[in-house]
Amino acid sequence: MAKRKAKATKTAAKSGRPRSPSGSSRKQGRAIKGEIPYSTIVRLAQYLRILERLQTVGTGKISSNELAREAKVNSFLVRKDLSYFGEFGVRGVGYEIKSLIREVRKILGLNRERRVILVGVGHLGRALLSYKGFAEEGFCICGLFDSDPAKIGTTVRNLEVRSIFTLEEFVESNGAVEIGIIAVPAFSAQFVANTLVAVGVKGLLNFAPIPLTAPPHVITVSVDLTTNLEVISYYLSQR
Amino acid sequence: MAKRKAKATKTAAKSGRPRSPSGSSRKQGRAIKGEIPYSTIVRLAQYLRILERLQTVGTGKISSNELAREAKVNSFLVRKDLSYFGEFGVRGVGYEIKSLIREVRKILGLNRERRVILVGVGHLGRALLSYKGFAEEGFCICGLFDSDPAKIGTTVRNLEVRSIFTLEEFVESNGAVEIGIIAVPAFSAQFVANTLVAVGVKGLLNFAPIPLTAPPHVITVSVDLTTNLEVISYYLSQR
DNA sequence: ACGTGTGAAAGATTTCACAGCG
DNA sequence: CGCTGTGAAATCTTTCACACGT
Repeated sequence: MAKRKAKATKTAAKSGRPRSPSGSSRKQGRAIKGEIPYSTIVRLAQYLRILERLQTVGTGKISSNELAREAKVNSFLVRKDLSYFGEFGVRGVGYEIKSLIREVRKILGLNRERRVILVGVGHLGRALLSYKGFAEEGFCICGLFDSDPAKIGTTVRNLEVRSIFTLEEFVESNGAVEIGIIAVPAFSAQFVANTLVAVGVKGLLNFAPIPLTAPPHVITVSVDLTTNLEVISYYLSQR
Repeated sequence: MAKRKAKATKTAAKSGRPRSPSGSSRKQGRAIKGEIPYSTIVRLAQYLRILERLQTVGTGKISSNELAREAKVNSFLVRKDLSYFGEFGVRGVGYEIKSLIREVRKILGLNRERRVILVGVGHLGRALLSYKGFAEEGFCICGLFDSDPAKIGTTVRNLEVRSIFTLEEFVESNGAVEIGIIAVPAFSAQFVANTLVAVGVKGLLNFAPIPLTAPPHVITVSVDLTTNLEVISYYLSQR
């Protein structure tokens, strides 16, 4: 078949509530009509991680079988996942790791920096702030917000903690923000989500254990830590 | 139809890798042949959270419609999810919140305490340790482990940090542990998983960004934080 | 020969429609 | 009458088999 960038990418998918799976939770989320499955996108991100790890030691090439073994899925699925977006391999040979990394990064929109703000500078928020993986993939946490007067004005990792009520002026003077991470208690999560949406944030990563309501154009992914343990508990008791 | 406890609970499901979705992760995980869907279990845990929140303010009764609205799913799904396990509602009326909570907790195996150990006392590990939700649902973090000599011997939240190499003797003297939380870097996650499995841990909650290999009787749920952001990035670039 | 790419089959989950019962 | 419980249909995802290209 001739080269073709994406086979079916007309109607952008709306929103997801993945489990996490990797637990996250949850996270569920189904593909919208004739769309690329949500789970394909999750796996693509996992393939990318594996490829980046292998890049430093690898031979330069990888087959769908090898990638599948690393990702603990089967090789048909690896090929199917990739084939939604184009033909990246060479028959009889496999995929060139470096170029596959480039392609997957492009698919996932990682070829540019994304400005992120973090709301909720508690234990979890601080842990997320110090998490290396975000910066490595181009996610730049550029603002910290909280509602606790004792925290506002303090500096954490070179970033000033601001009042959530100053969010609008922050965006006006510092430029648009694409993603908001919500690491606040359940009772204030929806308020924070509304505030973020109001200033133009288009993606929410929610760690509060409550399902959020957001307009359909805002992507919402929730990670529910307790839910994941409860799921384990269920399977433990099934024996 | 006559009362019947569980419709299909013969072959216990094996393992899942949910996204979290609730990010986590990821995390996918499909039901095994004729089994109860993994996603049903995740939603059950979410329903439980909602019910517990509503219990304090509610009228005592809830319909599948109301619960569905809170959980952002549709009411058919709520009823189907519950019907896998029994008939808990009253036709024409709805579900009694208190008794539904009791039933769901029983289904999820939350009617007893589960001993949990945490490996990796970095930022994320500490955040998990201080996370309220775990204890509330009966998950008791009873041991901390790390490999950093600077941390071993220190005390965090009344728990001594121990060397991962003393895990076996910890289990021997303190009793069995059912669940292990892995909050270590990717390069040591598989080693930690192996160590945990070797001392009899039956459930793993993995925060390292790498798919783990574990025997089929060990439930593994992964929460991959970066993956969740990358998924958001994908949907952001689809417009 | 070998491994990718993909249409078609199989399998799983969700939605629907309605019977059933308080 | 209203809302649950559920078989059947619709939809979505994964698996498979094999044609194709190098």
